[in-house]
Amino acid sequence: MTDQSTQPRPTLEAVAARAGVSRATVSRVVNGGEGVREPLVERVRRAVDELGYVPNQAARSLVTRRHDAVAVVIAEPETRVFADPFFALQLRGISKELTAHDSQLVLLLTEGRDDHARVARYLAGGHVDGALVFSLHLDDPLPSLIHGVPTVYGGRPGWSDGSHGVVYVDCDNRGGAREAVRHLVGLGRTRVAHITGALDQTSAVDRLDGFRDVMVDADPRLIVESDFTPGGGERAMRELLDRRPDVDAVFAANDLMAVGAMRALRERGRRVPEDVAVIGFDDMLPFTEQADPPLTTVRQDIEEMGRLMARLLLRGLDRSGSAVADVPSSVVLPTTLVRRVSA
Amino acid sequence: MTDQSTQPRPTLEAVAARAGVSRATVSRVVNGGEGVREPLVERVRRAVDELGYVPNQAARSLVTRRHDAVAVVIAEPETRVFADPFFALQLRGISKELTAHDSQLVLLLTEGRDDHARVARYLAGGHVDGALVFSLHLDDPLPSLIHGVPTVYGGRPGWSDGSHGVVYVDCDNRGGAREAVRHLVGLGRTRVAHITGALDQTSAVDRLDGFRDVMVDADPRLIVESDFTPGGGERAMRELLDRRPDVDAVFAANDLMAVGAMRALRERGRRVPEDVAVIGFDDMLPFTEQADPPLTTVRQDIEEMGRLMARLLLRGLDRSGSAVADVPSSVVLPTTLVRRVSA
DNA sequence: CGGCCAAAAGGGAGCGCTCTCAGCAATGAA
DNA sequence: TTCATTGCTGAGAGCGCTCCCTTTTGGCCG
Repeated sequence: MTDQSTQPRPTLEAVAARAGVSRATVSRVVNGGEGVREPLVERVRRAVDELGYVPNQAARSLVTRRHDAVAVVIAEPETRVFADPFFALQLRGISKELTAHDSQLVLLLTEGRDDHARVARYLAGGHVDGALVFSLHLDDPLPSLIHGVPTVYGGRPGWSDGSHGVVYVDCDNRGGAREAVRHLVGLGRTRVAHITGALDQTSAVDRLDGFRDVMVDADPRLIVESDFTPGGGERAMRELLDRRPDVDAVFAANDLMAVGAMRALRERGRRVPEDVAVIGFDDMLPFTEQADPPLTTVRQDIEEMGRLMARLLLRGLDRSGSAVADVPSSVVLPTTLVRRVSA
Repeated sequence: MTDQSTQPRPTLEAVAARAGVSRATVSRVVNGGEGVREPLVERVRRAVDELGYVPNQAARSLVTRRHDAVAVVIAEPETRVFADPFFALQLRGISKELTAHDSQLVLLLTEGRDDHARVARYLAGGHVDGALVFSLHLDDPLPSLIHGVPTVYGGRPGWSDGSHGVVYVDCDNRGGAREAVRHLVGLGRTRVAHITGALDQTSAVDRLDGFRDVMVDADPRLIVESDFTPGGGERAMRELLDRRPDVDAVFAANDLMAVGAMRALRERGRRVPEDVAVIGFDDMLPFTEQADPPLTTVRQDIEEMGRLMARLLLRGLDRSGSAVADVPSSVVLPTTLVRRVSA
């Protein structure tokens, strides 16, 4: 275990002694140096460097009641998180933003229901300044367990009835879906199908709604419920081909399913996009670009969503801001259609 | 921002008052209840529940100098982390193990060199009990910056000269590679090529060594250096086909490259496995299973590696254990060949 | 050159907890 | 009955820091 050496780390006191000033002055310098005269600032800085002083966060938190830490809760039953770079990208955005604000990222992964209580207890314990919560399913009990902690959700929670003080960041799932389907229609396709995501998530529901907005009286057989996985997309496509062999376009609720659908199409001897146009959602690079054929899809800026979530949370946390300005509200990011080969 | 309500949380003091005992007794009960008589334990427990008491971790850390938190450092230049479920799986294993030990996971993602100093400072700051560090490249400056924090590395660090007190968890890259290549040879293939990973990582070097162990005097043109990405694998395969059109088998240093290679092969009209057998490494589900054709590969249990890293670190941290037994040492996990269709 | 005032520096309390040690009751031995 | 012993429980001292409040300093005006 590389290095256990624990020579006692220097305290504020030690720095103060070395610089020949009081603890309070060192504290002021360490926290920005406001209202301390230049020569002293200089002396203190030198002492800090020489001693390699690093503030003890525990002691600081004890009195300030801030932690400079934010919890990221990923409540996802099993697999998806790991087949899907989605969260990794969000994490990256979050991490960048938190780093810029000197906050730490405490990652809470849950496995099954029991874990929810654990997470709730942790959040309630006031160990973090706020929470970013992901991937709630409609019936997820977690939100009701979260109290007393400022929270921003990733994706519109199912129970968010309009506003009600819930803050979330989402992309324009419905609008993006509409654009995708309109694109297919614009291509001259008339038998446009939809492979839905798991309908216990609002993103899947919203994308389905977007599909219906355009295909107002679509044959119900052209809509197949699936689950956001490649395998699910493949199965759904087969079923679609059985139900309506004349299908000439498919909008899949995410890229993974679109890729699965293309596999099923190839298997059945249909060409993409000549026989059946396929369009996905997310623009999950590099999979979309390297799919065969490269996938036309609806892009959402996932990393930006993560960054925004963190920014919103931190803004809400920032007590110094003017009272009115810093009540954050939800944000819905735009999507863009990325045309490649598949549609 | 869902819920800002901050009624002051109850302290030990409050619980003590309610239970009619001293602070010390409550503390004892909260920390396991050793040496406290049953009726008192009961009374304290009730008071804790009634008040919804949760210990203040900051106050506790201040005196115990433990944090019940471990940093996970992922130092990866840009893309790979996000195209590759590798880290997600490791994180999951780590998370499980830490949760079981009531430790928190503080995630530190670095972006470029400047970040290293930040991470080093954070670790040196003694905010966590230990660190799990990933994905070091041979020339990575991070290890030299880490001092005073027990650390376990994910994957053998390049500079770990035998032992030297460095603890890491890795899989048997060399042995796995040997097995893969032997399998190809056993299939009767004689022009076996290798697409390497990024050779600034020990995993890539070890896999190359394993290849050479078996193909002792391979034509150097049958070895192409690449970078672990699908695009890299594709380019490498094309080059291989140009250099040695008679190549009849390829061992790619990971699955992503194997998939890229298969794409290049298809593009050039070679059938897999009939004309060219392909084998990967990692067994990155579901990509390997759903590749076309399903990919034969060398499996390593990534989640288990994560779990093991955490376990090793925690064991080293555990002061209560007997002095001798708990000096952890590195672990190399076995790999297994998974036969599917591509070889 | 003294006095006044604002700004800068210091003193000290206390955040909530753990842990050592003292106190004290109950028990058994002398 | 008395005294040592054991085993709980309580009192109190800090852990390292921030922040309020007091004291000191230094600039400037009269």
